[in-house]
Amino acid sequence: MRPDRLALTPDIANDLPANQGLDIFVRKLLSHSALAPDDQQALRLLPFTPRRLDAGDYILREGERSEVCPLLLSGLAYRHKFAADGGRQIVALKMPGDALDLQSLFLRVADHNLQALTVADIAIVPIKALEQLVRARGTIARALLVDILIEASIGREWLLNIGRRNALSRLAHFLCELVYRLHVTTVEPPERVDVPITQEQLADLLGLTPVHINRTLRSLEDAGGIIRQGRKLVIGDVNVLRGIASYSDIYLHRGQQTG
Amino acid sequence: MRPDRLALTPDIANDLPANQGLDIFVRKLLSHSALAPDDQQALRLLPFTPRRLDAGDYILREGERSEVCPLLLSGLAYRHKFAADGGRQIVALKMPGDALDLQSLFLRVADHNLQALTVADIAIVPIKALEQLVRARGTIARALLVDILIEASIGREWLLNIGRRNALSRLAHFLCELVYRLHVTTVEPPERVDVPITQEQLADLLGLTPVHINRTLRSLEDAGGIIRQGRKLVIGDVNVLRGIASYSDIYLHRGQQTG
DNA sequence: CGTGCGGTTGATGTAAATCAACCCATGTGG
DNA sequence: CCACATGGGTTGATTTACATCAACCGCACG
Repeated sequence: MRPDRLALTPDIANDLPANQGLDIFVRKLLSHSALAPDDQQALRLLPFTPRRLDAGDYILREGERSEVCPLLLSGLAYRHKFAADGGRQIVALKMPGDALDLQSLFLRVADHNLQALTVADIAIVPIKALEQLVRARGTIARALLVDILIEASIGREWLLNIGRRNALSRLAHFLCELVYRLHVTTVEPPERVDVPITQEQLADLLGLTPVHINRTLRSLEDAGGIIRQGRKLVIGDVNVLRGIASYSDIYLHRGQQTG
Repeated sequence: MRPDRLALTPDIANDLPANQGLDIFVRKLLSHSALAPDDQQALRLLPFTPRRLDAGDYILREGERSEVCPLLLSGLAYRHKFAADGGRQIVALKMPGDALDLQSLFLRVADHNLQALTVADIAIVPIKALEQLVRARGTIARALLVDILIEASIGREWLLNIGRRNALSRLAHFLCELVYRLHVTTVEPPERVDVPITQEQLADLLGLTPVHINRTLRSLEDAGGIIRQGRKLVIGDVNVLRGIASYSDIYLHRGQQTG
């Protein structure tokens, strides 16, 4: 029995990545925005409630209204929508350090579902505290806006990916994005990133069917882009993937600063 | 020979919709945000340079950096990206009243191309003036942010549309969205909206081929959803389209106000 | 009066979906 | 500790939606 709705009741005694607290969130923002040390510190000092989610736990449901602002500290989460025939499309994948729901601050109801993909740790930040910080510090407001804009840019790239690339390069493109985005907050070697995503989820992510994902994964493995052992899926050679997808990461807007 | 880059040089003597000036922009914002009369007035008094664009004129190119903020007063414009194999995907369609490029204020380079789809009138607002207004009036800042968030929401719906719906309902869904979005700023009867988009553009919009669009249009016509006379394409019966697409417009976030 | 763009049509090809088993690892309860 | 249920994953046969190729048409326009 787990909460259908996030509340601010604290989970006492979580020896989670809550140790490093919101540091990963700050690192994520730094990947695209410059923040003065005191801005960083202010962010790190935000009050929050840590919470551990199981894979599949809902964080927010379409049509609902959210009262809190969850940040993803570890694990993966995703946004998805359903078509009338039951078909599902994953419309965004969130990684450690990502803010999960900045939009509910400004829109009345959610237009999509938000769900944990793996076991995940989130930090639930009270809206008040965040609003206060944003009002007080323009640089932080700007960094959060840039975050929103970059998520939109990623969405556009996904449209191109799903609308115009075949299964093989589509999959390769997604895996490249995964590596590049994870690289921001993770110190892992660029290779040996493992992909804790089922084939069905990959299908819903890329607008394909699980069976076709299965066969396409085999092709990618034959090409040397990935390695599979049992159910584990690991990035083999990013360069191979980059080649297949003609991948370029400009749409991730790393190290911005309009200035 | 037309400008490859927008500048602030005024086009004198344009008896454009520049008469009503930025009113349509205000109306668009009012469709999702409440604005006090003085906020509205402040927006209407923004300085701007009107400019008429021909169909196909570029407003911004991928990789470029924009110095101005264009608003669409009449006509249609769209964002698009190219895949490595030359395939093109239209990732957003902008309608009268829409701000065309709020993101360049905060991101260094454009991640997509922005082009006029039809003859179009735009108002080029100096960034300074807009920034000043945003700083002075929180409600306006909020309204613009909501605008950005809604565009992102539309993008997610497009992902669902392209990823999970077949050609017929995909096309119907798009046409529904067109009608609903135009209804905001246009007083036209909900029916008899005409769609000044070529079949090739529809194909790039929906991730299909022109020939398949052609055949799918015929099906839609047979179903009574649209009417075609020569090259004209007109909405016939929105309810038919709604049925085919199982259309719901919640993702457009009309009449928000978190409150 | 040609020229070209957008649209239309038919024949054919193919990437991906669908259907239907079956496999295997893991976990669970008797 | 075995029996069984379950959730991925794998595989092959078949179908289908959409792409591709290649004409041709007709209006608009310079």
